[in-house]
Amino acid sequence: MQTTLQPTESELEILQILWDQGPSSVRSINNQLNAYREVGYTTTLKIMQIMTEKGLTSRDTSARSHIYNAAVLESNAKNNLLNRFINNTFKGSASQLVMQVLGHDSTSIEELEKIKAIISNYENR
Amino acid sequence: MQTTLQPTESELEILQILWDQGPSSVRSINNQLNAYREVGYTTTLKIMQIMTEKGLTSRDTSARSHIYNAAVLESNAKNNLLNRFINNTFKGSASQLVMQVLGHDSTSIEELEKIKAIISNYENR
DNA sequence: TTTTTAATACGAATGAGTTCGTACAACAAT
DNA sequence: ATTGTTGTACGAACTCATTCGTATTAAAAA
Repeated sequence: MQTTLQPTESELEILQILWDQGPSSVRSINNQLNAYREVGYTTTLKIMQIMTEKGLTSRDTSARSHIYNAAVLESNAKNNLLNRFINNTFKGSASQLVMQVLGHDSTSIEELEKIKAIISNYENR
Repeated sequence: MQTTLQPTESELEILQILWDQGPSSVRSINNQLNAYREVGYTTTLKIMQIMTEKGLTSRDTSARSHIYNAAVLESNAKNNLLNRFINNTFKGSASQLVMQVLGHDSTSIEELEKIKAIISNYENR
């Protein structure tokens, strides 16, 4: 399980579904993607084949309809993406990122409450 | 000043230098980029020309060596990038992002201290 | 058995971003 | 005045991600 593998945007979309729902067929993934954006079946298939080549997913080919599963941990993949984002956008400073989140117009009151809860819980360890 | 303009990675690198240092020539930007990665002069020039077309930068062409400046606010640009990142990677949940930051291996103790300070300061408003 | 449906495999087109070579213009140095 | 240096403009190549058309195969339905 390579920790440096960086899924692309489309790949991440698919991984998220696999993380949430477990092993799935291409058909199932494609249906869920189409719930909020149009994408052709063979497009989804192709991306999932590439992901398997890269080691982002694994698959069971014993049945005619192949069943795919995530081959990377959600927390690992997201840590990698987060790391890159902090480096690119906030010069590597996580605190600057948090500051931006708190000053963020589109961060809702509910989200801010949750963040406060997370922090106070974090402090009391 | 379009708020939806999303700079690419290379563009953001250049914007960061402009935000930090103010109006600069291509030569100056290119030198600074080359301090940590190799990139040809005409490559930097080209990207800055594209950025000007897009409205990310403006330039003063009165002298032979053109002087470029950022045409978007740092906070605006970063808010947009942050927004997209939260949507792509954390299903739109800022609190999930913060949780990931706190659980992040490579987040240093110093950064965590800063974050705590930011939060307690934020709460006492 | 023949036809229709549904799946995989694969190649190729497209588009965005990046990179750089080359042409050309302005200025400086000799 | 000629040569070298430094700048801009621009086109083209290259990479990576995405998209989809087409061929082929397997299963199901008629």
